[in-house]
Amino acid sequence: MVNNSSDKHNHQVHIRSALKNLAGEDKILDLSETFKVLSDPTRLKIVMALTKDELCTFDIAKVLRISESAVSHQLRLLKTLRLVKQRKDGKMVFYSLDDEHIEDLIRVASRHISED
Amino acid sequence: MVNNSSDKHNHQVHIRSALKNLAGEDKILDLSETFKVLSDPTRLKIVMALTKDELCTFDIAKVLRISESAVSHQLRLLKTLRLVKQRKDGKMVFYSLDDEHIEDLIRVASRHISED
DNA sequence: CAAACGATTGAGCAGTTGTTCAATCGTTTA
DNA sequence: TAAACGATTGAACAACTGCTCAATCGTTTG
Repeated sequence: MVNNSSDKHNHQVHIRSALKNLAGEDKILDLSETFKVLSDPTRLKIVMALTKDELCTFDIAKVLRISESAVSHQLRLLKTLRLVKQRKDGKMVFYSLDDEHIEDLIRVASRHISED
Repeated sequence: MVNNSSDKHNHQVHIRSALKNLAGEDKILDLSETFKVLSDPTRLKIVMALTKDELCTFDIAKVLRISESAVSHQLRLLKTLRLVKQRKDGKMVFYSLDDEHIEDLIRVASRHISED
């Protein structure tokens, strides 16, 4: 006889219930992608360096003390995901934040790690 | 003669200014680590599945439709980073969220992606 | 125009990540 | 006590990531 008495754990009940808290696959992927952009220290530094003012690729590289090439690669990704936008002026390209929500995320996460 | 006239871009000024917006290396690493935990779809699903109630490893595996082994591996990481805590009952181990800040992060990120 | 400067690109490489698979452990139950 | 069940572990593997390096592009300036 199958054991389905109420004082024992019934897998099916909990599985069905938990499924409701799970967002759709697409939303999950969008969410995780958002977190992933900020999960790399270099990209996080770039974003934080841009919080007050725009900067050109050259200056970002100097601030982070890494190569312009590395910066450029990451900026391309940040641009693709619409975290930053660019403005060209002569031979320089200035980058600035494209989304104020990102600063919110950093603020919430900061609160999180400081209260651990 | 060095060109430092004010209408031209002066790298040094911007570099020094931007450096102030950059948090310390340790804080940057803590922040990015926080984002990294949530950057994997599987881990994000586990966390979301646990928002309402605790679940055992077996049930999480069924909900996510992946192996118990894969779930167990990720749970170990989530436990190490103090996102979940565990409670043992017989042969089962129940996991639940250990930190309400994480739900805040997911909420903020959700708002972000829906307003894109 | 040539050199300097700032930015970008693609290939390649090393390090990391998430999964599977098989073995094992602890607890319960027939 | 043996079988079933749920959970964990470590090795191995494939996929992915972020960087370096070298080449190149566009713009400015001597």
